[in-house]
Amino acid sequence: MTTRRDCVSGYQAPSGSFTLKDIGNCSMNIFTHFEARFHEAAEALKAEGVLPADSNTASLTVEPPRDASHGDIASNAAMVLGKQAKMAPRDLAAHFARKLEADPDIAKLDIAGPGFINITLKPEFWPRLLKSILEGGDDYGRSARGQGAKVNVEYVSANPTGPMHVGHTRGAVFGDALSNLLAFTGHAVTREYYVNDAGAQVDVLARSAFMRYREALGEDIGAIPEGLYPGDYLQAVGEALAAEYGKRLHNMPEADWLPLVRAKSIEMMLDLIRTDLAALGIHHDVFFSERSLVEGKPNQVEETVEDLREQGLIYEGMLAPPKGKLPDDWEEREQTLFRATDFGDDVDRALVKSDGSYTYFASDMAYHRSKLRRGFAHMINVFGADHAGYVKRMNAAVAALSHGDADLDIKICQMVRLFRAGEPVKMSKRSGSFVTLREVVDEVGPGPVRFMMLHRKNDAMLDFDFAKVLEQSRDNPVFYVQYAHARAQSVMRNVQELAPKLETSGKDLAGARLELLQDEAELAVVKRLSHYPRIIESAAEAHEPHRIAFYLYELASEFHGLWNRGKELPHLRFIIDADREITRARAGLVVAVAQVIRSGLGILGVQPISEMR
RNA sequence: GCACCCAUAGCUCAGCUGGAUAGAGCGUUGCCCUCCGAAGGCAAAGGUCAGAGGUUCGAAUCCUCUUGGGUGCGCCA
Repeated sequence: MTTRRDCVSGYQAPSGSFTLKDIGNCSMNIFTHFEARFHEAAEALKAEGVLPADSNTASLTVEPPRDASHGDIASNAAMVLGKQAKMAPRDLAAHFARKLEADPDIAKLDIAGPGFINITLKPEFWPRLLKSILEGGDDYGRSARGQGAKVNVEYVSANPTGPMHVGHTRGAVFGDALSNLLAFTGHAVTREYYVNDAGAQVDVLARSAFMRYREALGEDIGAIPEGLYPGDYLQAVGEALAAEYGKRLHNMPEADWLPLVRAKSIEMMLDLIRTDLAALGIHHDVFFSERSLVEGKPNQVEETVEDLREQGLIYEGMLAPPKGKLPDDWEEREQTLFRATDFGDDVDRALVKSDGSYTYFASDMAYHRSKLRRGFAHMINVFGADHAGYVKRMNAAVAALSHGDADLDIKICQMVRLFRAGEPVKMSKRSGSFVTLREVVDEVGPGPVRFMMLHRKNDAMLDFDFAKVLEQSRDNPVFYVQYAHARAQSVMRNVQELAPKLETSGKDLAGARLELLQDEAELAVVKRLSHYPRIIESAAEAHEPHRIAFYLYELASEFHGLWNRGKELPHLRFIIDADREITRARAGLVVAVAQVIRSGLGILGVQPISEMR
C-alpha cells in the first residue's frame, strides 16, 4: 500500500534546504515534505530512547493550521506519541523541537495548546516555493502517489435504451472527474461503461424500434403500445432499419428479426449516448458488453458460478420472504444462491432465475471477475442513488472473487433536483416530460454543468438551478472561479502591453525577484497555492473530486481579495509602471494563480475562460 | 419491517479521514465606493454541529440508541 512516507523514503538530505529537486517526486507538497522531517525526528528520538523503539507513528500528521496565527505548518506528533512515550505531549514536543530547530527553512517553532508543534517558515521560503510552482508549470500538483497502479473506474453504464437523462449527468461528470484526478495522481486509469445489452429491456427496445420500422415503411402504427418505449428518438432507428433491410424484416417471425433489430437499436442508442457524453467532454476507454459474457465461448457467467461453487460459496436453498410488504407474486422456491452473507451482505443472493437464465447479479459478478482477470486490483463504481442497495452485494462479490486481494469502492451520487430561478422543474416519467442531459448542456454549457455537479459531496443531494449557474456573482462559484482566471489573464495582457519584450511564461517569470512579494495578501495567496498538491492528494485518496472545486473557490476568493487591495492601495497593484521588477514579480504570482486554476479546472473537466464577456 | 445515505448559522453548503476559538456564500445590520483595475469593498451580528449515551489527551468527525428527511428492498436491468 502507498503511504505518505513512501514518496519521501528516498529522501537523503535532512539538513539541506527545500528545493524543487528534493521533493520533485512528492509533487512539491510541503506538508509531506515536513511530515518526512517529523518521521526522521521520531526515528532519532527512538535511537535516543526517548521514544520506544516500537512506537507506531502511523497517525502522525502534518497539516496547515486552521488559524494562520499558529504559523504555516502544524503537527500532532507529540500528542499521538505522548502515550507511547509515557510523556506529557508538551514535554515530548520539546524533544521534537530540539530535533527540528536546525532545519534551515524553519524560522520559529512553537509548542501550543495540548501539544501541537507549530512551525513558522522563514520568509525566504515562500519565494522559493513560488519559483518551484512556476517551474513546475502544468505539472505542479501532479503526484506519483498512485505508482502506476491500474484502476478501473466504471461510470454512467446507463441502459442503451434512449438518450441520457439529466439524472445520469451527475454520475457521469463525477466518474469522469475522478478518473482525471486519479490519472493526475499517478494511476493508470481505465474508464469503463458497462452496457446492459443482454436483458429483457433491450428486447423491449427492439420491439419498440420495430414499430418505428413499420412506421418508416409507411404503415400507420397508431399509438405506441403500453410497455414499449414511446420516444421519437427511435424513429431514426426505424428509418435506418428500413433503409438497410427494406421490407425483409416485416414478414419474418419475431425470433428472426429480433436479434437483428436489437443489435441495430443498441448500436444506434450507444451512438446517441456517446454523442451526449461527448457534449460534456466525457469519453470512455471501454464499452463492456454484458452480452459478451453470456455469448462468449466459454460462457463467463457459468465459469464464474463454477469458480464460486468450487470454493463452496454456492448452495441450493430457500430465502425467507422479505418482512413488511410482501411482493404480490411471492412464491417460495429453492434456488441457486451465493453466500453473500459470508462477506457482509444482508442476505444470500440468487444467481439463477426460475426460467433457468442467470440473474443480473450473476452476470455482474462475471463482469467484475472480468475486471479482476484484466488485472484491476482497484475498482471504483459510480452508482446513482437508486442503486445504493447494491453496494453490499457487489462488495461481497468482489471480496469472494478476488479472495480479498482487490478493493472496490462504490461511490453513490445522490439525486439532482432541477430548479429554474428557484422554482422546481417538474419531471414526469409518465408524460415523458423528463429533461435530457443534452437539454441542460445546450442551455448552460458544459463547463457550468460540470462544475456545479462537482460542487457538492457526492453523497449529498444537489440542487441545480439553470439561472444560478449563469449568474455573474460571487454566489455562483462557476463564475467566481472563471472570473479569477479571466482577471489573471487580463492582467497579463496588460503587462504585455506595458512591456512587450517581457517574457510572461511561468518558466520565465520563475526568474523574477519573487522575494519582493512581501504584502500579507500576496503571501496569503502563495500559501494558498502551496496547499494545492495536498488538496489533490487527499481528494484522490478519498475519491472526492468536489474538494478541488471548493479549493478553487477559496483560491479565487483570495486572488480577488488581492485585486481589491490594489484598488484601495495603488502601490499594491499588479502593474506598477515605474517599477518593472515588482511588476515582474507580481506577474509571477498572477501566472501561478492562473496556472493552478487551470490545472484544477482541468481535473474537473472545465474549460477555463480567458476573457469575461 | 430491514438496509444504506443525509441532518452543521435564518437559507444553501464546506469542514482536508480524530485536533486548537467550527468556516464560506447568500440574507440581515452598519459604514465606504459610483471607480472601467466593470460585473462592488470593508465590518458586525448570527451555532446546544438534530437529541442522548459511549470510546480518549481531544469528537461535528468513530461506536450504540432515539428523532426527522431521502433512497432502495425475492429471480427486474
